[in-house]
Amino acid sequence: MSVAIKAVRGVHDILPADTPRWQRVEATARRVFEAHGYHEIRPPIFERTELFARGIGELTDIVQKEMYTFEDKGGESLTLRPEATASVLRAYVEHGLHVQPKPVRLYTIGPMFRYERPQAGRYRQFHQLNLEAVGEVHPGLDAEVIAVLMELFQGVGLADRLTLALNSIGDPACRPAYREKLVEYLRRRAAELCQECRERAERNPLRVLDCKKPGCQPVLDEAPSILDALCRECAEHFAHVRRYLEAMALPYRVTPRLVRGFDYYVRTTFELLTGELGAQNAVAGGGRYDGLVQLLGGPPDPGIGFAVGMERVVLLLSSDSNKAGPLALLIPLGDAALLRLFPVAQAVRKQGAVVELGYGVRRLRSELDRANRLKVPYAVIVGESELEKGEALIREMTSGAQRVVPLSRLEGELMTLAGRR
RNA sequence: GUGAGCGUAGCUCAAUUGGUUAGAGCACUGGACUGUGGCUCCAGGGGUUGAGGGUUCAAUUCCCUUCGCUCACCCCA
Repeated sequence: MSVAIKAVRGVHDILPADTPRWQRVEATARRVFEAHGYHEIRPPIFERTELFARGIGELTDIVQKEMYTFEDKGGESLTLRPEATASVLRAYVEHGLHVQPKPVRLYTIGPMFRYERPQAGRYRQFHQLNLEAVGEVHPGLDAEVIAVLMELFQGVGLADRLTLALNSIGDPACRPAYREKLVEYLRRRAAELCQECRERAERNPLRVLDCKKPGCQPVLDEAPSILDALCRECAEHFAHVRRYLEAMALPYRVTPRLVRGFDYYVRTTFELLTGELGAQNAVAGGGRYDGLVQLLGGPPDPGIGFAVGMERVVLLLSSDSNKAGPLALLIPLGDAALLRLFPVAQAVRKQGAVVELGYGVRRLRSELDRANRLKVPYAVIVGESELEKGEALIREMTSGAQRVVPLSRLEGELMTLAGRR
């Protein structure tokens, strides 16, 4: 025997025991998204490396060390997408979707790839639901997008186990000034910060704010808040978003220290948080990205969107989903009976009933045993004597009651039973 | 990339200070029971003990390397 090949590190098979949960989440997402006027788009899962470098930001961790980048045979540098927004917006620009009435509402579902050490709720290939609304600056759109997100989680029954964290991180008009103020503050209290925060204070000061080390907390608690430093436009935008959310009775928690990992975010940012997933507490995250479309070579269209981590959602969902098994096991005894039952099985399957067909080689006892373990409600027995008389036995498994039906009417009988289920 | 813990059958786990042929339950297949299931009993298939090397008369057990898993850091969905 040769050595078995195993799956690559950080990726995983989604087995039949789990796929019902995945399907439930996907179906709910499609229903909710479509109900709000969003349409599916399916971009490729790899792109020119430059798209992500430009879109996500050269200096982000994702671009610097987490991308699956390779050269194709033509010598071009390609990258498996680490996130979907850049691809969706690239397609938006490339195919002129911006000529449609704004906002343009899009969503996509699929795998993402990041080269990270796997951990609870974190994988190298993982799956996201992505929703994007492009071409509108009005804060009503921010509220709409967040409302769609919340409705999705109400739909899968997780809304009350999650909290919505909301923040505004300003825009190019006000963030630089805040950044200066923050750096100044962090320098002043550098002695009280951990080594890493001290280094980051120079490189990427905003990220210092979400350091989880207890030692840093007091310093960060007293740090100047971005919300006090917003320019008038950003402050008004944020106030409106909050008012709309309140009008829809959507609870949220203002979290001035919420910072996100992509450079492109401006103004509104948000995350859906859980305490049930260890260190991976974000189930979904998103924000506004005015300026990104232009950065990617398109028109100056603003936009906002979010990503939902499917693995994390599925982990929160109980595995109670009991899939419906087959309606019946058809048991032929001998090849002649199998020849007679094959077309019947195909006919009812074509009409949507799920039946399993034996091959006529096992004993009746074993087949009934199998029917029992398959948990089918009915078994259909056709042996030599039935075949001679043109009959079939329909056995009701829980009671053991059997009745005789003509073989010619078996298909109809099965469909009646299927309808009753 | 850093750190810690763990790798024995498809699954959950045993195996004495290092000691003979690595076991059990569940699951799977068959039989007891010529064509009537759930219970019971019996049997069978399935393991390079993650891989490679070392110490030893002898390694699942001790040591090294490596791979993988898990958790945390980091980062994020």
